[in-house]
Amino acid sequence: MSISPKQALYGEFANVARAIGHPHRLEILEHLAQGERGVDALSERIGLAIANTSQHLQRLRRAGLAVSRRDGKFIFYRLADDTVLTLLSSLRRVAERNIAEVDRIVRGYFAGRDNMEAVSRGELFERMRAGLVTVLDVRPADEFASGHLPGALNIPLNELTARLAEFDPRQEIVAYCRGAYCVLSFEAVAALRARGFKVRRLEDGLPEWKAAGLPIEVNA
Amino acid sequence: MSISPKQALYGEFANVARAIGHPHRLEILEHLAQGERGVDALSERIGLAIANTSQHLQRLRRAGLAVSRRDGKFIFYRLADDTVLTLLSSLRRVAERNIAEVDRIVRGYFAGRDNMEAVSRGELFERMRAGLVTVLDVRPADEFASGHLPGALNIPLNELTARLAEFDPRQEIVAYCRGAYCVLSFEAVAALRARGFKVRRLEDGLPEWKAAGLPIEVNA
DNA sequence: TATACATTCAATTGCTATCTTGAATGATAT
DNA sequence: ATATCATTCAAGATAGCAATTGAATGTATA
Repeated sequence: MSISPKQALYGEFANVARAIGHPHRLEILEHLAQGERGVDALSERIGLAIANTSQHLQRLRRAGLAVSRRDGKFIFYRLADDTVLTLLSSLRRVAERNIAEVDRIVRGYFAGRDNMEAVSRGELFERMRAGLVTVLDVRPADEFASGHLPGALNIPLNELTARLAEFDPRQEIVAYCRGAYCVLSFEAVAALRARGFKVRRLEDGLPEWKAAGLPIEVNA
Repeated sequence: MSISPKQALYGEFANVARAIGHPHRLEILEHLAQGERGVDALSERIGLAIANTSQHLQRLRRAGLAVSRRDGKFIFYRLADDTVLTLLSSLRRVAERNIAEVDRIVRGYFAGRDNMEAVSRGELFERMRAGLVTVLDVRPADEFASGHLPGALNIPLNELTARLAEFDPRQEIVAYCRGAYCVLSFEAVAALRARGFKVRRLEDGLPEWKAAGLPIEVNA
């Protein structure tokens, strides 16, 4: 006697849920949301052993969250489609609204979040068109090269204090990086604020911008 | 040395994901999406031991997906808020689009799905207002009583063949139950089709109808 | 106060996931 | 062909999860 269709379906759904139910895999997904990535690049950036990274990636693939492509010796992974991004943002929203611990972490580590009011995508887009803001991308150069907001200035976080001269001090800066909880943009805002710049954070990151159908610039 | 805020946050997110990463908990959530339910009622309807059900419910509560309320001897659980429903539907959509197995199950068990083209909420609402359809709720009577589509006729699946006389044979029937994969409505459609009725399924169930802001009737 | 009842807790058992290590595959380059 | 490199596979140790059982909690009723 076989299991019911409902049980079989819920088994599959649960499988997908467990695939996103691991901190490392969530971090991998955040990187994949930026664009295609190789196993080696992911493992290095996240700080996992290569075999371990490979296993996580395969699990994501089996769960239908990622797909892979071979190019010579390298294997590149990317998100299966945009529904994955939607799923991740739903997950984030549920956790933000219903888990006190999340709020505590955000308030504790990203001190004074009230002062860090984020800019929405729509508002930023308008202000960009009007030439009112400097858009700052604080991700590493290679991630910037594979896609970024039009006209954005790329200064990776570790070079920030050495390159302050590149900013027009009269213009507001909007910083962004990989996503809503990418630490880089929080730290960039704090560092620039401390030096007197008027700066805010984009509410989320490049993947959401892209998913919203807003324009992207590659390799400029 | 403490863990990074990003790791802490992803740990919390992963926790929420694992909470929906179990078939029984998904089924519990489907029931909770209908409205508030007691532990005993849930355990009986799903077919789990009471202690086991209680533990699953507590896990859902710790993950911020459900909240509980005491009323005398009884403890009632319900979904924490509407974002939980959104999360579940994102999960479903990802699985539907990216996992071949899901498609196989749906096609295999709910044979001839092509003939079972579903009606959207919007279309059904229009046809209801115009008086063109009989809306059939095939859930058990108690679930019907705690909320259902306006003017719906409640015939639980096991009584269906005995109560065919209640249908106007000239009017189209639209059947619904708990959600997109609630087996009851699939079987109702099949049974009624076999008897010559013109009948379709609502694309999803009561929770989605409610979440879309469409009107609900209680205890009519 | 004593009893009944709904739910939760605690402890046990078996299972599944994770990470590590070292070997195996599959492709390119010498 | 052989060597080299990126990735995957396989096996083993550890830890966390899930279901079961029986006891404990807390509330209502007699």
